[in-house]
Amino acid sequence: MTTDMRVLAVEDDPRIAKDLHAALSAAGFRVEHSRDGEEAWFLGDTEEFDLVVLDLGLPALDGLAVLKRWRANGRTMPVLVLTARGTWQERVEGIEAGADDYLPKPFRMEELVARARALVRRAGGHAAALQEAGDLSLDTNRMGVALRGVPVQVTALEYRLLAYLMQHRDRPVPPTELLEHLYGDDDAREANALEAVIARLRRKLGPGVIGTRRGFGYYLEGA
Amino acid sequence: MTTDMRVLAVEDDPRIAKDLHAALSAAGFRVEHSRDGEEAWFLGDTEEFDLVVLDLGLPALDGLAVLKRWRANGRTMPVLVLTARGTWQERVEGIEAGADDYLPKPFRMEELVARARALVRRAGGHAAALQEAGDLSLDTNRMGVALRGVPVQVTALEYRLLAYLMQHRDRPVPPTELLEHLYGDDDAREANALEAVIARLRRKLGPGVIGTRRGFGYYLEGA
DNA sequence: GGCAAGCTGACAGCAAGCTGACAATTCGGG
DNA sequence: CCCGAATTGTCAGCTTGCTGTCAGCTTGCC
Repeated sequence: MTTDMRVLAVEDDPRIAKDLHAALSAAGFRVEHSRDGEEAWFLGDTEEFDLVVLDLGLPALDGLAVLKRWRANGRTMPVLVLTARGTWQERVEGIEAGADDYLPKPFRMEELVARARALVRRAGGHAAALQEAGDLSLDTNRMGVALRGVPVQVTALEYRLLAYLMQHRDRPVPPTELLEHLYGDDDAREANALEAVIARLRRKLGPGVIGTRRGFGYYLEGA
Repeated sequence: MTTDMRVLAVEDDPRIAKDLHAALSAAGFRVEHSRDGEEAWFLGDTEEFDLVVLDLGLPALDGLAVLKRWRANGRTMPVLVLTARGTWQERVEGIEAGADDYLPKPFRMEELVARARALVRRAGGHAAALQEAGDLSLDTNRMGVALRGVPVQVTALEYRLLAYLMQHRDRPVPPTELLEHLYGDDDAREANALEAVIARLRRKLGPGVIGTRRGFGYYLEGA
């Protein structure tokens, strides 16, 4: 069974947390989220993560303390520390507590993702960023698609469609939204173009992968 | 720290250079110093270092350009980038150019040393000089290319292209990305220039070495 | 039954990519 | 500093295969 890249995002500000989740899952990570230090410590200590994104200002238990306790227990997963406090002492402290990288707020999500990827690449060897739903798996690094482990060849457009559905696998995606994502909304296309792509994909993937909910949109089955 | 770690410090401001030297050698590093980009590039390309501390604002050849040229040539030593320019684009750019860590000026020497140590610890040993993918092998030290052990003569540009593909052999590399790394994006080239280089390389290497995934990019086969 | 949403196979247009030739540029040697 | 050779960018024409459109069909829903 193939493994996802699991990342633990520890962040109490709901707005930032939401952005984190969006950016990281778009990058192919499976995101677990925790909003307080105690819970975060427990999760990080008992489960396996490929990366932790850790905010320092936390309720219940300070981020630095969490990190130190992990390291004291021999946990070695890469940790990317976020902090609003920008003093150099803090940074040194963070690094000496065992942080692998450091990002001062405010930051751009693009930068966070770039660093997260770099950390994971350095740490875990070249593990693939796999996203799964039912029998289908997407390798967002290789841009590859597989069905029950068997590679399936798809075109660039088809891939983008699958990736988008995967990213929003918790809900049916309306055709209008897909059209806008695949083509710019400036570029006017017959609505049928999308259906054609779906049809071709279904021919390649067989039944039971892409589902339709009439009036709502498309979704990946088994997610 | 009794180990004999060689670090290359690239910095043109004499005052900072002096501080760097003091702090790093106090921390147990053997420090080589270079004050201009050309020289730095040459040193980093021909000698073995365990770490490079690289300032971005340099005379003769910009720091980012130096870094890109190293990476394009397959040099993989850890690089810690220093910069006065603090915009997030710059940081992303730096990381994508292959930097392993980033430190905005002004900074404290304590912090630099902490990060330097962390980088070296993470990197562990020296990077391999020979990289392989399928029948193809690159000798990153003498910039040589061989196919099934038989040397093949390639030009500098062709070599940089191969080295880049080799460095990212786990995914198809889109033409836009290759163009940007081979030439600066400032220098506008016809998109066709890349295809010409690919064609010439394929003529030299034969089929089954450089593959194309239409809409995704180029890749090295058998990797 | 009727309507709207969605499906499908066929097909033509088109864009991505390839190639060979040639011109511009670079580079090393005298 | 100049010349010849190697390298590299540009162009035109070509191949390939992706993808939008169309016409006609099925399915679900009122």
